[in-house]
Parts: sequence; structure tokens; C-alpha cells
Amino acid sequence: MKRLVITEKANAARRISTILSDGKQETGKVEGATVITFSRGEDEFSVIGLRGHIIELDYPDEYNNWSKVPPEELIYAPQEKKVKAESILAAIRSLAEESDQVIIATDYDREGELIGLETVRLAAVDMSKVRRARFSALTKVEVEGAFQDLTSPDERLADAAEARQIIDLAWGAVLTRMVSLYSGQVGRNFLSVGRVQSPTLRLVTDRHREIEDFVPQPYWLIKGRFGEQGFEAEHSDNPFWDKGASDAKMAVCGDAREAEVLDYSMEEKDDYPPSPFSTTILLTEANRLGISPGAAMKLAEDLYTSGYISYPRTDNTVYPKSLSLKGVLNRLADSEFSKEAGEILAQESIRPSRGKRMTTDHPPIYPTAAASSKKIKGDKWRIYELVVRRFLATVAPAARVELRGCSLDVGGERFEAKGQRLISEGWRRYYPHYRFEESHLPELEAGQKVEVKDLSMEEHETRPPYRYNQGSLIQEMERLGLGTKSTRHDIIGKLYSRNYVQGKSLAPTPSGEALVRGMRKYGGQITDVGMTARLEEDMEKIALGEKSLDYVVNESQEMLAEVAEEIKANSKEIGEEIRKALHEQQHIGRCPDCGGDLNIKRSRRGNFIGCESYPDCAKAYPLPRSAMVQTTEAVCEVCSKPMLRVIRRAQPPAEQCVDPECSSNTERTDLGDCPKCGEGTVRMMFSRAGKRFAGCTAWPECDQTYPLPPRGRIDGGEGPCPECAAPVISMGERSQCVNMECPTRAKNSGKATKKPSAKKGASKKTAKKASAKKP
DNA sequence: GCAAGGTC
Repeated sequence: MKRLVITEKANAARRISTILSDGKQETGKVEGATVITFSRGEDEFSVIGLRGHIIELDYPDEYNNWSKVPPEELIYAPQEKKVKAESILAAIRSLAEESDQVIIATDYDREGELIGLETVRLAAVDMSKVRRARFSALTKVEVEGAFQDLTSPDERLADAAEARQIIDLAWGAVLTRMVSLYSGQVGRNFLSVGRVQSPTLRLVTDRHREIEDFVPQPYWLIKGRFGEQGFEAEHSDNPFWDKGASDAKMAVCGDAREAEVLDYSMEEKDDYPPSPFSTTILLTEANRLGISPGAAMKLAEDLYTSGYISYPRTDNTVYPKSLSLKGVLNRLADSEFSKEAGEILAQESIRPSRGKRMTTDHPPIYPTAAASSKKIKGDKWRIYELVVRRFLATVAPAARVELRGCSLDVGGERFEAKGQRLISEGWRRYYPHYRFEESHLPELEAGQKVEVKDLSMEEHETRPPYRYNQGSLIQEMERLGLGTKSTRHDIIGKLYSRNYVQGKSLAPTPSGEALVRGMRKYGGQITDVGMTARLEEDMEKIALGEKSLDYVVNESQEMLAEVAEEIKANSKEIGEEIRKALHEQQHIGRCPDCGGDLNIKRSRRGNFIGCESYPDCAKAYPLPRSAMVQTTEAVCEVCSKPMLRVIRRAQPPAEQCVDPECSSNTERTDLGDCPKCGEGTVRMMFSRAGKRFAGCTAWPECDQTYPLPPRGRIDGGEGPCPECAAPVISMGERSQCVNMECPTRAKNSGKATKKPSAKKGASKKTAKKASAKKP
């Protein structure tokens, strides 16, 4: 029998072929697409990998003009399927024609069902030939089992996913066009609205409001130190919200010289290992290491395609039975983790930890091969090591902790103390990313008297909640059911690229806030988390056969029509609010050439500051790189051009002239003449990644650069180095050649020469302060 | 040029 297998991705096609063919496969091309062939018993197999959805929904071309087509028209407009990978589809057409059986072997989830079915439908495959293989890991056991136990594709499940596609496109396109048109943001600077991105943005704006509106409350803590070693105990009524009450308590016990131990307890407990890695957990852990979810995802994908880790997009936190944990450890045995792997393999049995979620599409993320830090470098290695260490932790024994507790009578008042100590490291030995906070409490016994070393009352204030960072936002999105493991980091990326949010701790921009305000007021449920929850319910009903795709789509269209009408009726108010916010966040000031408006502009090659009268006036300035830039009303004292507020990591916020060539800037940033080209000036700059360095202003003609320390004030103007002619820079007391390879630096083995006299008083002070922070 | 969902 001739059998055609369709997988969701190229890697799955390779893995399945290897498993089913025992390694004897051939790779060829059909219609330009890669196809793997092999024989197995009587059967001839062809395996082809898709690239996820090879079809995308979109409106026909005649709806493309945003200004000419009223957005409402899109509500009931037809949506058509546009093929994104013609060669793959053509290959499937011709292979299916000559096959007796077509097996859909896409991921075992809702989207996988649709990806498979939409493909065979579009390829016009005879449906009586179509079968479905379902496996939750690409292991021999699972795949062999799935191919022995073929089932039928689930059309209702695919319908559920298709309903989502149709609804998301309609709502997204209609509302996106409306807000963009009404606020005059057409073309490259369009604004966007969507079922997932808008509620996510609202999480950020709501948190911002909470912080802005926060009123700190004072509270008081009564604490004391006791015994010879001075262990700390707290009053059992802490915290006190009323100073009178805490004062009264202090008056009662404040003079006590001795306290009596009322009770004392000590117990040992297991401290269980963390769960296996799902995408969300991996991304939040990476974020803690300073690798953003977007970057971490990219690195994890690279590691996956080169065979070092398993598929990185998964919600699963339970290892499937079919996965050999010992096998994984054995593979790590000849790596840099051989010692750790060996220790765990030496255990009698391996009982892995398990998380709360178990899914059918992929196993949790685990290492699939040994890598070496010589071959894999930088952040990629850090992600790999994170995956390995997490895996080791999940198969390692629990740690043991000793918990102690006591209560004290202090002049008639009750105090409590707790202590914890790690007795055996267990999994913590392999996964050092969760710190164990030890706190000491000596061994005591009831009735024992201990010395009161001191008693004090501390005044504190409640603090506002933290802003989200990308990691905590991803976690919150998962908790609320917003987006999927594969899209959440992308959605957050969208919020940044639309300039709705900024900064590492996400703060909304004025336009982000204005958009949420407008949509909350007139956009129906589009900023509500409940929108997704409702859609999920409907999808569930479609999958169960309780509702039809058409019914759900019609219902959604009617809702959208109402919302669109409401937005249209209030288009002026919505548009004005957003325009005002955009002005505030983009308007830099007057153009020095034509008197027009200078604005922050978006472009394909990055953002910049440009004149609104373009092309009549081409005045433009670069936007300070890798910084958060805010507008100000101020103008430069030297040249009267507008000023910017620049906020950078590791630097204090600074107001500076928009013109990098203004002497107010160059005095601060220029270090001296370029020794390489003799034309340019060596200037302090920031790389895309936010790293400070010195580079020649004649770039790209001259590529001279020097590394600079990331923190602290640096001044130039010390003249050229007598040895190498590179500028000499000063950092407060210290003065040295900027060129790391300069013999003057080698001679002192990196140590700077002592500067006899500081040039500027202010610079000395700042530099001292900054360098004092460094170890 | 719009969404969100796959994957590269």
C-alpha cells in the first residue's frame, strides 16, 4: 500500500520517518518540496512536513484600501484562504493522487487538527483515504502505537479552530481599521486592536492605574532580638495599622529584660523539586536571567532544530510514560553535566516531579542531546544549561528542610519566631535558580528563659504593586487563558512595536492608555479577558457538536456589528483622545528648519525623529538608541532646539538636546579625534543592545570602535595618547587611553594611572560615586 | 498595511 504522511513541521517528518523506517529513508524533492520516502513491510511511505498553517485567512484584494472601504463592510465580507506554501500543497496534491492512504500526523491538539484538515481539503484529497495519527511525543512507542491505531480526523475540532480564525480576523480587522482611521494613524503607524492583544494591554494599563492611584498606608512592626545569638522574633499582632495600638503594646513589653519560651517546635520536611518545563515556565525563568521571552524563544527554537532540546512550544508539565528519563540522563552522561547525571542515575529509582497541566501535543521541554559550551556560546548556552538543570532537578530527589518555630512571652505579650535550614540539597544542587533563604533559630525548650537583647518598633509604608515584566506578564496571560504558548511572547512584542508600552517593567504610553480608555468605553468586550473565555466555550461547543461553526460565527458577527456601530457613533471622541495622546508622546517640538512639528516617526529601519512637513522639509535626527525617550517642553540653552528626556538602564535619566551635534551634547559625548581615519571624532554611543561604547563619527566610512565601561561618567578632552594616538579618557580620578590594546594599558596590566588633578569638580564626584558601586 | 494561530 502507498501511504502519504503529513506532519506539522519538517522536524516531525524526519523523526517519524526515522522511527518508522528504522533509519533507512531517502530524502527527495516533489514539486520543490522536501519529501522523505521509505518502505516498511509491504508499504511504501512518503512523508512531507508542513510549516504550521500553510493557509492564511484574509479579505479579498478589493478590500485592501483602508480609506476607501468602510471598516464596517468587513464584518460580513467574505474571507478567503490564501496559500502561503504553494510548493508543499502542490507536492501533496500529486502524492495524494497516487497514494492509497493519506495520514494526518500533525500535532495532537485543536490547531493541529485544523492544519491537517485544511491542507487535505485544499489539496482536494479524496476524504475516504484520509486517516489520523495521534501521538503526544515523538518517541518510538508513541509513534508506532499511533500508526497501528489510526483514527479518523475530527472535523468538529477543526471547525472550532476555524471559527476562531474567522472571528479573530473580523474583529481584529474591523476595530484595527476603525481606531487607525479615526485617529489619523493610517499607513505604517497604524494602531491595532485584537482579542488577545487588547486585554493584554489592559493588564498593563490597569496595573499602571493602580500604581498611580496608590496611597501608601503607614504601618508599624514590633520586633525584638533574643537569646545569646540574637534571633529575631516579631509581635504576633504585627502589622499594626494604628500607631496608638503599637505604642501601647510597646509600653507594656518594652522594658522586659527576659522572655519565656512558651512553645518550641522543630520538624523536618520534604521540599519538592519544581515541575518540568513548559514554554511559559522556561520563558519566565529565562527572563529572570535577563533574556527576554522573544529572545529566549528564538534561542530555544535554534536549540530544538539543532537537536539539543525537545520541542519548545508546549503547555505540558508532566513527562509522558513513553519518555525514557534514564535515556535522557544517559545521553547527558558524556557532557559537562556527566557528574550530575551520574549522581541521579545512581539512585534506585527515578520518580520525576509533575506539574499541574498535562496535554497531548508535546512532552515538557527536556534536553535531547549533550551539548558543549565550546560549541554553543553565550545566551544560547545559558538557555541550554537552564533546560538541562531544570530537567536534572525534576528527576532529582526532594530537598530536606528543617523548620523551627517558637513563641515567646515578652512582658505578657506574645512574640513569634521562625527558622529554616536546608539539611540536604536534593534537587537544589542541580537547579540553583531558586534561592533558599536560611533563617536561624536556636534550639529552645518550653519554659526556658531567654535574654531580651532589644525591642524596637519600625514604621513602614505599604507599597504599590509591581509593574509587570515580560516574564510575569506571560505568566498572567497563561493564567487568564490569553494567547497560546507559541504566541504570547509575540503579542507582547506587538504591544512594544505599536508603542503602546515601553520599558523593561512595562509601563503604558499615553496612546496605549488612550486606546484602552476608548475601547473600554465603546469597544464592547474587546479589552475583556472574558472575550477569550467566551470564545473558548463556543469552540468547546462546536467540538462537541452542540453548536455549528456558522451559528457561532453569525452570532459573533452580530455582536461585532453592534460594537462597530457604537465606535463609529463616537469616532470623534475616540479619535481625539488618541490624537492628543500621540501628540504628547511623539511631539518633540518645533523643527529648527521650517518651524513645523518634529515628531518621533516609525520606519522599517527603526524609529527616528523627523519633520512632519516631509517631503517639503527633510529635517531628521536619530532617536537615542536602546533608551526610553520621552518628550519635554524644554528647549536647548545652547541652540534652542527641543530637548528630550532619555532614560537608560544603568544611567540616570538625562535631558538632552535633540541634535547630537549640538555642543551641549558633543562636549559631553566626544572623547577626541579618531586615530584611524583622522576625519571623524571618537564619540560615546550606545549599541542596539544598550551597551555603551566609543565609535568614530565617520562611520560607516571608518569602523573604529572601543569598548567602554557600562557605568559611570566618562570624559574626553584629555588629548591623544602619546603611544597610539587614541583619545585619552578620564573617569574621575583615573585617566587612561581608550584603546584596550594600547601598550600604555598593557604595561600597567590593566591598571589605570592615578590622575594628579581632576578636571571638573562635578565629574569627579559623579565618577567616584559610580565607581564605588563596582566591586 | 489589519488578528491570532501555526512554524522557519
